[in-house]
Amino acid sequence: MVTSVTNSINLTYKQRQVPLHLDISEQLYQRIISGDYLPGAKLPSERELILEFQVSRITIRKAIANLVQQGLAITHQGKGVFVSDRRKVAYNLSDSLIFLAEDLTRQGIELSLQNITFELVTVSKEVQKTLQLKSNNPVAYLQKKLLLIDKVPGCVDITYILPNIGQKLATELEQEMTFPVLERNNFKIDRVEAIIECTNANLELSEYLDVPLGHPLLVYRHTAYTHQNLPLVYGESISRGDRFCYSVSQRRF
Amino acid sequence: MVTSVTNSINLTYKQRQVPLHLDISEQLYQRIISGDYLPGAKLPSERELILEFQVSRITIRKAIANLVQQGLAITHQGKGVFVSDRRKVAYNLSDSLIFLAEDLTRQGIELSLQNITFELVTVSKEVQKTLQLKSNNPVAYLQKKLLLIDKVPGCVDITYILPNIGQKLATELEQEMTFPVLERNNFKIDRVEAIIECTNANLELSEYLDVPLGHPLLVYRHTAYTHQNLPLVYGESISRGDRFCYSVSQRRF
DNA sequence: GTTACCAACTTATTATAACAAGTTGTTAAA
DNA sequence: TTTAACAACTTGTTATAATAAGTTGGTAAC
Repeated sequence: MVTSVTNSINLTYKQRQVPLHLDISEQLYQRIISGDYLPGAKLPSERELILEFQVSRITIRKAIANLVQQGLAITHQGKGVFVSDRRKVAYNLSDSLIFLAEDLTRQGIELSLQNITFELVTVSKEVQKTLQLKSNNPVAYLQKKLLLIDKVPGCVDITYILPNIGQKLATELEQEMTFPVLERNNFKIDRVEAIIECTNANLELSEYLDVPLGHPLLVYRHTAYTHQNLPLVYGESISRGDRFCYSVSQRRF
Repeated sequence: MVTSVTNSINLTYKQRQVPLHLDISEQLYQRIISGDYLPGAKLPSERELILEFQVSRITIRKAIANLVQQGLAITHQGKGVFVSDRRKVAYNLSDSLIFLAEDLTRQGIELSLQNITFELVTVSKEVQKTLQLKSNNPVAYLQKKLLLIDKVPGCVDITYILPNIGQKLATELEQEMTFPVLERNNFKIDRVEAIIECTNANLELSEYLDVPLGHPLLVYRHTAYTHQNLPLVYGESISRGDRFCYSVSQRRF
């Protein structure tokens, strides 16, 4: 099933059946996977790879692009191409999200928060339905915040909060995570329904998270309900897919 | 924060501050998001875009690559570039995975299974520890199967099964999903611990799933335990990130 | 010693050009 | 009528070339 990829630089595309750039990126892939090039190490420069493989610059650049797309390398203009670190931090969904920050601190991870926006907005039909807002006046507080993990942007959080709650807790919400603030102010959450999915960074997200356009992202889209089954908040946590993952536990299977 | 991207084709890179390809891909992005180009619709050909934007082919191709990386378009050699369908199918983790197939059928989705390999193998240190296998004889059944959703490859499942179970249930396991087979044969599962993460397709996965190299994938890496807290199976379900998502529910928050 | 500048590296952008290869409809031969 | 070949489209591969822009270390001026 897997196309055989071997060193066949001195054949034509026709004879090879595999593009040169793929042939080369697979060779570099093996060097990375085998540990020949370790995480953080610098790959040979374009100029050096051109000499090694005897191909044009455009081919080498396509080969490098293949590695970047597989999440194995990152490029830095003026510096070089580096093997990426493939370790990830886990968000634990088995416990309450109230203790997410403490959970990460316990793992030796420094979490800080940067408020981007906090304002009353007219929401989309989608959000209005989810938060069960009056359709003649569909407003809610929209908060966008940036989560810095060890001082590096790692997650953009977009949260819609019921108007009365948002107004009352504005000061606290702008400085802390949503769930601990709600808990402390006696807005008890009974249930969280969520979707976990993949996306790719558009221009806005790529700038907030300081990643290239199209970088893989992990989205946690959730709605939190009270014991009376009323929605309190709806939001999306959009994390760098190369740095984070979710841990879930299913009991009484 | 967001770099302003406007029509500025007739300026130099220096004056523009934004690459031409990004300027163009953002204009096409807006046409897609606004619904001007609907899912499934064909984008103008490279030739037409070259005429419209008055730039070289390499720039148009980079602009299209930007859209593809954002998951908004797919290319077909000989046919054209098409707006992708962004709807997703949800795997429900709130219920038992025993009923996953039935759950999907209820949503009108046809699920079929194609066995790739089923064999006794010596496992890695990682798997040996997870399945608590004897370190002097770390063997288990390794099954790779392809899940077809509406006849299209959507998920590669890699499962390691305890030797005694794998041998006894070989025939059934090769034709059905793992969890229903275990349940029916009285290997009761009490608990599943899992990690959900993002990856990008390497060459092997891209060929199984018929997606381009680096395509975003969603990984569900799980270990299933009995009531006696003994591991039964360990596996990874690797799905197309553009087609699938996970639904989770957290109670007694 | 400190600063400013510059040379030499790095990757990024963009153009032109030629050929390969997949798709589709038309046209000509059987 | 069916089939085969081809023309005209599509995207994919690869080379060469020039300029832009980020990084780093050395060198000369202060």
